[in-house]
Amino acid sequence: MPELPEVQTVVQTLSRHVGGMWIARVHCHRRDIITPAGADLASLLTGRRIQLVSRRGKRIIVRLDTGQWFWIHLGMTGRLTAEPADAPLRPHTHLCLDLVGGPDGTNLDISTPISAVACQVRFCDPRRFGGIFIPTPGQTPDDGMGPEPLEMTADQLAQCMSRTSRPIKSALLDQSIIAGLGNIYADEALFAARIHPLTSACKITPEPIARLCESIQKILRNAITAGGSTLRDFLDADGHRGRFQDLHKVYGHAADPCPTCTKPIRRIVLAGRSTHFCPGCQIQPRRTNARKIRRKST
DNA sequence: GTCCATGTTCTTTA
DNA sequence: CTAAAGAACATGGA
Repeated sequence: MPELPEVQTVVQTLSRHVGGMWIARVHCHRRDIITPAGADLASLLTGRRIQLVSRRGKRIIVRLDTGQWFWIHLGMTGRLTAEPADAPLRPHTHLCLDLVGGPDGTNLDISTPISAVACQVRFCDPRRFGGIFIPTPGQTPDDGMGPEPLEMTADQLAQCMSRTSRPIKSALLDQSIIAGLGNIYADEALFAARIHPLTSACKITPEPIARLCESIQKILRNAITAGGSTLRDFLDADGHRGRFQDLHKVYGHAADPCPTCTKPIRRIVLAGRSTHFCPGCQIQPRRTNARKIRRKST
């Protein structure tokens, strides 16, 4: 569900509700969504003020007034919403935070009346691939993360890609190489840049790399403007669906005519994921596998 | 019943 | 060592 544009949309919509608010109470309905297992999230959060909600790759970073921070990952079906505390709970809601406003930290214990609760932040995730992550000492939000696609230069992208011979699609999905792309936007960006998904990442020349850099950034920006893509589950913090799914050119369009050349869009499986491309616009790289077939001695 | 799903991580295989 | 393929996680929709 969530790639960079969806996560960014959640961060933007959530920030309006929670920036500067105090966490009065923590309701955790499932302990196993928290990593490391057994961490005491309630005592970490209760009575603390939310200073900033931001994004790194697909992670939602929350900073508290104490300097402590943690992150939320939405996995495939995770939702982070801001709702009235008396709104009905969706099934699979695993965590709720009661937030109170105001310039001071009054009423920050269990005696806070429900009427003082400005809103509840809720984490709902049916498949539970997402979760709440508390960093280990010394860990930073950048650990294990490649560059931010919206801030990288074409040279940086070339550098990232020069270090692996894997298919470009596979490299784009690797968060330690570049942070934020997922299956939808990797396919859309490769189509826009006219690069075949099986092309070896280190064999792409500077010109197509520059095209890819521009395509990635243009698509991500447009998707953020459209509030992300809602295929099934995604909602922003206000419960609104995204609109970018209507602008997908190849993702989910197997067998449809290519919007550019009318050849049917193909779907293959690469790195275990559905991969969509136009065989007319995205030319297949020359086969690099050995011609000789080696026979094992028997 | 089958297949598929916006993600990540671990294991197996080559 | 590299990396590709497969499985696992858990739930629901078509």
